[in-house]
Amino acid sequence: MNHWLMKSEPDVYGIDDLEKASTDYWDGIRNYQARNMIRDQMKPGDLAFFYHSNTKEPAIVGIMEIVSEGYPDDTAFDPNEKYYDPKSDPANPRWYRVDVRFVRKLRRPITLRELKTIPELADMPLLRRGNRLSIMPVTPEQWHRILQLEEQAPAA
DNA sequence: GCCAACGTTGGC
DNA sequence: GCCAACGTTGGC
Repeated sequence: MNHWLMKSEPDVYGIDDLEKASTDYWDGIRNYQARNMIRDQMKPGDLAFFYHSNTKEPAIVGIMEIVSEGYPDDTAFDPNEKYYDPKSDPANPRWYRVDVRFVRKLRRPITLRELKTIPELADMPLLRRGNRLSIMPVTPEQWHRILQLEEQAPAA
């Protein structure tokens, strides 16, 4: 089983939206590296952290489960969609999405600020300068370390 | 709102 | 295939 971290802007789609929906599409991925992970590596049963980006206090806020294989993101074919891409051909789709299911919120948000203070997490792409991947793999060690943080009072 | 970093586009 | 211009991401 693989672990992931997936970013979303809470103003657009936050953990509360997923909780309400229970299961939803994770669509709008328009980056090749992220696309490849969705299409080739994500499997039902994988777990992912839900990360709030581009907000006052960026943080990991919850856990979700991947519940589908990657499959073509048909929002790319619809001119009325925000993420319409005229170059994605339905016969040879360029973009993919997965379905995700709400598992739970974390007891407390684990902020980016706090993550930066943990030496074992320094290798996470999330914490590396200039990295803008919206979906990234998380090692089992990193996953468990972050869940340990959840049990502790915030360090900072 | 600013701006660094980085991906994409398109002229040549 | 190079690379400048442009657009986007996302922390601050």
